[in-house]
Amino acid sequence: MTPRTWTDRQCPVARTLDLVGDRWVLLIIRDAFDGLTRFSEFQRSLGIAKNILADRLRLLVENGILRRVDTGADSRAHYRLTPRGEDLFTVIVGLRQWGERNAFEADEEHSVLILEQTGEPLPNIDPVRADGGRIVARDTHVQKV
Amino acid sequence: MTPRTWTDRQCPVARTLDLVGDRWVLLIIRDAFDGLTRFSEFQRSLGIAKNILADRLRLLVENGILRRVDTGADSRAHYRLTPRGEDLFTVIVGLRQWGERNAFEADEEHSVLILEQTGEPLPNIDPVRADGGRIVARDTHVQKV
DNA sequence: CCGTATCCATTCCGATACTG
DNA sequence: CAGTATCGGAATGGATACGG
Repeated sequence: MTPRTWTDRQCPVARTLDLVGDRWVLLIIRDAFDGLTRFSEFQRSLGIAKNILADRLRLLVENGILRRVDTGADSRAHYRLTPRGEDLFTVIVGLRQWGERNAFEADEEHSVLILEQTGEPLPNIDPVRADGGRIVARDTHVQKV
Repeated sequence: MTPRTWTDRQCPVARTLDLVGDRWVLLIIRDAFDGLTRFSEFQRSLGIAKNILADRLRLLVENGILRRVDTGADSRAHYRLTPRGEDLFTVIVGLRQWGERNAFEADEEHSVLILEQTGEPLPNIDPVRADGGRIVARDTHVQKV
C-alpha cells in the first residue's frame, strides 16, 4: 500500500513519496491530468485490478489530491484533481520530460504535450541548476517554512 | 523489484516510472544529489537492507543513472550520478517543493535547498501551466522525437 | 567495508465472485 | 457502472550469515 511512515520525517522528498510514491498513484494522476475522471476510465487506461484502483482512489481522496464529485442520481462519481493535486503538475511533467529525453531511442515515437493556445510543445522545465549552481546538502540547512 | 515492463510503452511518464518509479530508487537519487557516494553512506542514510540497496544500485548503474567509480586498491567504490542521472534534478526538486508546499503543517520545520552562490533558497519550479495554459490529452498528439 | 546468498514473513496484486 | 470481499500466488523486503 502507498502510505507508510518513514523515519525521515524532515525530508520533503520522503514526505511526498509517502503520499504519491507509488506507480499506480502516479499513473492515476497522469491520467487525471489527461482529463480522465471515471472509475472505468482509469481502469481501462491502466489495466489495473478494480480493488487496487478503488484503494488508490480512496487514498488519493483521503490525502486531498483527488476529490470525489457525486453526480446526483447517477451512482457514477467523478474524480477530479484538487488544487493540491494540480500542484503535482510539475512532478508529472518532470517525469514525462525526463522520459522523453532519456527513455526513448532516437527513432522511437512518443506522445508530447501541446499547449492549447499556441499549439507549441511544452518547453522543458529547467531549474536553476542548469547554470552550474550547486545545491548544499539538505541536512545542513533546516529552516522554518 | 523496480523494473517491470508496462503495457503503456508509448507514454514517457510510464517509461520513466519503469526506471525510477520506486521509493528506494528515488531516495537513493535524492541522496546522490546531496553528495553521498558510498554504499555505507546510502545505507546509513536510508536504513535500507544491504541486499536491497545492492540491488537498487545495480539497477541504477545498469540503467545509466549512476556510474560505479572504482578507486584503485580500495574495494570501496563510489556511486556518482551520470548526466542522465543529473537530469533527474527537476524531478527530485519537483517532489521536494511539492512536499514543502503540501506535506507540512505551517509550524513544522523542514529542510530547504540553498543555492551556493547566492545563499538564497531555490525558487519554485513553475511550468507554463501557471498562466492557465491547458494541456491537450497525450494520446491525441503523438510525434516523432 | 562491500557486497552476495539464503531464508522467512509480509505485503501486494490480480482474478473472481458478489452487491447496490 | 462502481465498487466490496475474499483468496492464492507472486514478489518484496528485512535479517542473517557468509565471502572478497
